[in-house]
Amino acid sequence: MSTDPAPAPRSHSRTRKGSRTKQRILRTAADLFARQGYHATGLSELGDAVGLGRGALYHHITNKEQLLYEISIEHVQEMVDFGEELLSSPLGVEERFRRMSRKLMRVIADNRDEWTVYFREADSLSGERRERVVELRSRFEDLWRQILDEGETAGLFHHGDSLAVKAVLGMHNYSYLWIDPEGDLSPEEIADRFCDILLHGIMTAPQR
Amino acid sequence: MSTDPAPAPRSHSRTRKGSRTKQRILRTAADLFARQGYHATGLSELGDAVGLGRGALYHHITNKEQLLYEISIEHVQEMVDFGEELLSSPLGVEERFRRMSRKLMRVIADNRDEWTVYFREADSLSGERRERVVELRSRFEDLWRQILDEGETAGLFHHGDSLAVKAVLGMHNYSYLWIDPEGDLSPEEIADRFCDILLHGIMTAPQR
DNA sequence: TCTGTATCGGACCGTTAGGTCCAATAGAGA
DNA sequence: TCTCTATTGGACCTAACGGTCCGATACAGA
Repeated sequence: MSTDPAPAPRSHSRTRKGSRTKQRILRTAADLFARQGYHATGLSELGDAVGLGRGALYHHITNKEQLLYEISIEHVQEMVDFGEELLSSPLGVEERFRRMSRKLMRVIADNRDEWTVYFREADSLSGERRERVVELRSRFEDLWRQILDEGETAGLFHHGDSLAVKAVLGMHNYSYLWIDPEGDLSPEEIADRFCDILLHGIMTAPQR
Repeated sequence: MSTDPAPAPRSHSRTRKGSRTKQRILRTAADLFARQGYHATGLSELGDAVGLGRGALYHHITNKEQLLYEISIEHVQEMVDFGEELLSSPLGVEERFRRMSRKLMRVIADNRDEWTVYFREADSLSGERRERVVELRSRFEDLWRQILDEGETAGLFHHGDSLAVKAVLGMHNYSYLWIDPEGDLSPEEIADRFCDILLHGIMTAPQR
């Protein structure tokens, strides 16, 4: 839905959208934007990094802001798609909660640059592009809210309100700053421990 | 420690550092940087907003990056100072934990612009200024780590490790994006509910 | 009233930004 | 070999940037 769905054995020609060059540009831009910031990265610099002159670069992209937009939404869209499918499944509340968490940590860990750009720079977008990102963000938040709601309705959770959603989101989202794909724990293991904390707390002797 | 300690009944002259004008510049810059981003905000724009020409502006500030630096560290420094004092107090672990949380939510709620700038733009700093911010950030993280460590040593917490620290930090830090000083809940009430979640979890029937 | 300092506005400087244009090239199909 | 299209590099455009300079002004102390 979001971008080129992927396979479609492309011919040697690069006329179709989603060419190798375009992908290289997107990845390189994500890297530069994440490391230096969107505004601090020039298009000449991007061209150099990708091995293209400015004219050639513009043959593949429409403009700088569109680049930011595409980088920003890609994996949030992926999460929203995942979440909507998850919510239409017959799984129980806790299982939904845990699967959402695992998926999110995995996608963040695998695409740190893109998430960094999304979290830090997406507000630089304007007009319709900005609106779309904002809408996607709130759809994603709503998915979590629905899960927590379900849990509260089922008498399984207390704290099924907005504040709990913010807690969950904060805990997960912040991970783009520290998660290490090569670390001791896999993203899924980290998610499991986060879910343990969120569901049961860190105290050994709950007094309620 | 960080900036002008405050009172010192200043004369009508503005020769002393920390003048009203300088403060106005800092607040206005925080607002603009938070709304538009550091790189996207020009010094002419800042001058206009504060009612000063560019020459006059530079009579009060040293340069743009120093402005970003001062905005970024102010309240993190405040938190570190608070935390160090807290840790030298005779309070119990849970009370330390809760007081730290309350203070953090309060300081974030009262200075949203500055925290936004700190979280989103501090990486634009370079050289020594960047190092100082990074150091401050890790000192703050260490404060939380010490509290959780204590709790684990005392047998009060499980999850007393780095991952728990990240969970706590993420939950709190993310609030700069949504906290509303005029909202129904005070920052302290929000902190209390966050602590409840972190300590006891959101599940009604903990099965452990 | 005179003097010296703090404060100010804005012209100015060199640099770089995003974006356009176009002539040159490469390479596949006929 | 010729042709046509996709791709390329880089000169070029206008606008804006951070920062400096300096003459004008405001004003306190004497």
